Amino acid sequence: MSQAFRLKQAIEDAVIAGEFLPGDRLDEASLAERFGVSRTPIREALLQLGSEGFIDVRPRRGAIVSVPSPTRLFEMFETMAEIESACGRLAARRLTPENDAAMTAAHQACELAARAGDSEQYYADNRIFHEAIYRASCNGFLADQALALHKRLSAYRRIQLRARNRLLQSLQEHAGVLEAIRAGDEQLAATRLHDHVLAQGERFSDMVLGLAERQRAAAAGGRSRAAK
Amino acid sequence: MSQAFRLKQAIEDAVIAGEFLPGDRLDEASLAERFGVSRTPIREALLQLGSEGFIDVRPRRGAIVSVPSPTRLFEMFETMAEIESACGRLAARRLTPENDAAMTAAHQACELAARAGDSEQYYADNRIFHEAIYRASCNGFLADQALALHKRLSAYRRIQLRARNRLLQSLQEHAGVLEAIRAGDEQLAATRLHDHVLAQGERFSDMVLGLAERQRAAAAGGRSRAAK
DNA sequence: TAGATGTTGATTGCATGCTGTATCGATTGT
DNA sequence: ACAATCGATACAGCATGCAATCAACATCTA
Repeated sequence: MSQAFRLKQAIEDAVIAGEFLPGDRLDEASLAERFGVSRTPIREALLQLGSEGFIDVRPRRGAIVSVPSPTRLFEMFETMAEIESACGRLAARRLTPENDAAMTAAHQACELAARAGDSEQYYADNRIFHEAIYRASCNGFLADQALALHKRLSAYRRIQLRARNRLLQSLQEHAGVLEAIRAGDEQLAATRLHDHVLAQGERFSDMVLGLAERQRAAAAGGRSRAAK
Repeated sequence: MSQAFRLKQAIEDAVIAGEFLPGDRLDEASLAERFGVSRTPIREALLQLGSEGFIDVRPRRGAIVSVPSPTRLFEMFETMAEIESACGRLAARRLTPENDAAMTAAHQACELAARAGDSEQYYADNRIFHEAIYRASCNGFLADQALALHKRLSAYRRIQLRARNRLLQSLQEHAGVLEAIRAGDEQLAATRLHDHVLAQGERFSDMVLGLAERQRAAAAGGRSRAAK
């Protein structure tokens, strides 16, 4: 496989894993040194990630992990809610035993993580659960689109799942969604998924302003670190 | 603005304009010569278009304008239907006088083109009408996603609008959508847009097999042209 | 004659070097 | 003392060159 493709995955994974935070600078030279390749494949990887919205490539000014405005972030969550709700509706209509099994297994994994209060584990299993719903729509393209957006929002979802009671509430919402899909109730599945996702977005509206505040503080205090 | 960005737009426009058809090879050297630049910015443009799904970049085998399988194509239309329907629902909920005016103007332009039987003009005005609906959702991110997918499907929409009575039927469906949005009827707007888009997809199911047939024939007969 | 294998040609993938621009700091003038 | 302008440095953008790989064609064998 080509270097650029591997690097794209590696950088994307690093962003999803929280190694690079929104606002962090991604300069070509340091990444090239870190991965032991020249600047060219790094550039190609960065440009692709830019097209997918993970990072902002500002002409002549380098790439940074994208920092959507609060408004934009809410729009992204609202869009996620619409897409997930479409997945849920189709899943309810077309559920197969295999997809049912996959969703159930993922839900049980979430339950274990939630009871243990392990938010990192829940974060991972939550993604598997949602991906199972996407696949259950029996529309591979829609599932790909949903997963891409899910990844883009993962940095923000992670922060938000830190609150412990949110874990249990999220789990309960998952159960409701699963129940509706199993019952073949398209409308209910769509509504519950919509609310489940949008709840995150709304819970976020509060948090975002605080985060933006911290970002600005970090930017002011972190100049020396970046300059070093 | 950077060369790569301009080239990306230029190549994308050429694909949308039908200058490059699905399956056509896009080799770096000829594009570099055509645009008078080196291969590097061409490569960067192609990789970005690949990330956006316009073209397939097969490792070590060059890029071609993507040729989705009939199944994939139907999935794309179904996804488009879901996303447009979400736009319509939000537009009905949030309609402003400015957005109303934009949609109405676009609809009237469509009407002129349809009555004249000018399918190329209708193709252009149709896109403006749909884009007006996306913007009317008052969700910039959702609108961007919708427009990106609309562009990806434009090659197929164009073929299908060639049938003359389809123009008038499409126009009538537009009128119904607009009416529902104006009335603030979210459910009706969503349903009508969903059906409007999916009708294209279904009308396509027939056509796709024939197209695939022609593609194969062209590939067999066109080898010499490609080799020349 | 048909199939398989080796070789050649063409094209992609990556590295490196140079140029132009943006940012940061210093110096000068008000 | 503060602001503005000029210069230096560092980094992105692009071109070019080389190496690796894939595809096509020809040749050889069964």
